[in-house]
Amino acid sequence: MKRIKIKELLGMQPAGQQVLVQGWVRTFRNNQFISLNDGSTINNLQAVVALNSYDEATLKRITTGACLSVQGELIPSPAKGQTMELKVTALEILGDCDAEKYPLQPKKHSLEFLREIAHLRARTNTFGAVMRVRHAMAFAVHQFFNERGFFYIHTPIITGSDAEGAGAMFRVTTLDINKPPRDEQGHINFKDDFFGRETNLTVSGQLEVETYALALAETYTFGPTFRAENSNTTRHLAEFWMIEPEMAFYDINDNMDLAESFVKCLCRYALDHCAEDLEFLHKRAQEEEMTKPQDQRNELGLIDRLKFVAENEFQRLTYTEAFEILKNSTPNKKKKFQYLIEEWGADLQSEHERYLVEKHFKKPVILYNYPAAIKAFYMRLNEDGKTVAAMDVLFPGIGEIIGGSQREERYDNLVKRIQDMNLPEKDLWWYLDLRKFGSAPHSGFGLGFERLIQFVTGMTNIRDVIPFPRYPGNAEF
RNA sequence: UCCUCCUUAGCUCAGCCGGUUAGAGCAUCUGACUGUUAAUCAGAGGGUCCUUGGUUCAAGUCCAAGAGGAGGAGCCA
Repeated sequence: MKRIKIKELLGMQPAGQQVLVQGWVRTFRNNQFISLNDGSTINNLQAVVALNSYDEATLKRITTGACLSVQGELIPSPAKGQTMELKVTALEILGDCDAEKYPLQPKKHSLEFLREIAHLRARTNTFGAVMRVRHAMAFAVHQFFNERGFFYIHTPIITGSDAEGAGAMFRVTTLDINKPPRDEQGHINFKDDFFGRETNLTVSGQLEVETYALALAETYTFGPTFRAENSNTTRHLAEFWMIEPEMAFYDINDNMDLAESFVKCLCRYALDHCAEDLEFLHKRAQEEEMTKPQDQRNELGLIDRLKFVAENEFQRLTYTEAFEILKNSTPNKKKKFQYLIEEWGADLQSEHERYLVEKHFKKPVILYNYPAAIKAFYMRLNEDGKTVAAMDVLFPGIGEIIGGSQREERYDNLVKRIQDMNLPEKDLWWYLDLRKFGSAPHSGFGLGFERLIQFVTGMTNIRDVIPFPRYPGNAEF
């Protein structure tokens, strides 16, 4: 008999049909009622074993976490709590689960504890829901770009370029770290290394995907990214996934339009395709909120926040306009900001971004035209000579979710920026070639996939939206 | 990396001014019950009080260092 998924089964009319389901026991009540979950949905199936139809020894093996294969009749449930149930006619225990040793109990666990057993936390309602949503979002990303004629470019994970300036990198080497080959000066000789040069894990696929944007026009990359920064926050990982579209013939405004419709589509997709999981996560977040003081609670629940983003225009303003608002804001005048706003040109701190998003506008904000001095070398210099066509999308709760810009397509300008910022010009020869041969105005942005998942699921710690989080001091599993 | 807080049973936590044998709920085990919904009821077992050192007649409790965790900041996505 062919196995049927519980998600599919729960959509059927129970009429005594024979079905086979396989999954893991969540609870076993009264020696009769098995609550079974197979991962296809947050909902469990109640499988009922008739009294005295199995010997004591078998019933004792039906414990929380055990894996079962059950066959039986799908019938309407005579009791409240579920519309249908499975009247078991055949039961096989595929995998025992010693209740005395199994760390997951039929009760609420802290996320910190579950992080220590990341190999088992997938079996909880919360992580099941989060990872199903994560899958749906990954799928929606590809669908969004595919529908708009974008090409998915697989940029390299091992890179010989260390010029992105996006952060500290992880070295990739096959040299013996205890006795690496050295030259006359005593420096490590990377000519003897696997690639014949220094290599690292990528911190961004942007520079590489730009080369394809200047050939296929609309492109994107979506893959793992690595930062060796010693960041210990709820918003940073050493290994994370990033979505980076890059488009020829897009200026900064086209770029902002794309970014806004992109995140709106993703929120809409989650609402349309993950309703049950979102409902669970919404309730979960609400319970968590109740433990916080009133003034720190969200005004909107999870689902309303997603609807709000999907349905409302983002607020767009320049750095200079934001600077004026912040300078004249109450917290700045009353010196409540830890970093006071005084001089034009200073980078905005997260307290400032939060004020704009959560207090002043109360909606997602896109800031653009930042001072050149605080932004990356590849961002396009504006006519004023002091700002660049950069843009950041700021979200409530998680801060910067998207960072992007129109790229500098003018060869001379780009070389000057590289020199001013003391970057290794010769390593960027291929990047400069793009401006030498058939350059084109183009733009792009990067979206941290886990930060998106945080927003969509309402999970507050980024370590709980990726199966096996990597962060300083932690690479178990 | 910096600041603040935390570390006691499998989990979540209490433990007062330093003073007998270390406390609860849940989980587990045993028994009862049997249409239950994180079942219920009765009972039982379960402790390197994070580690090391110090103060003291006496340390889970005070002090120092270290390890681990959380939140915030910086860096950023």
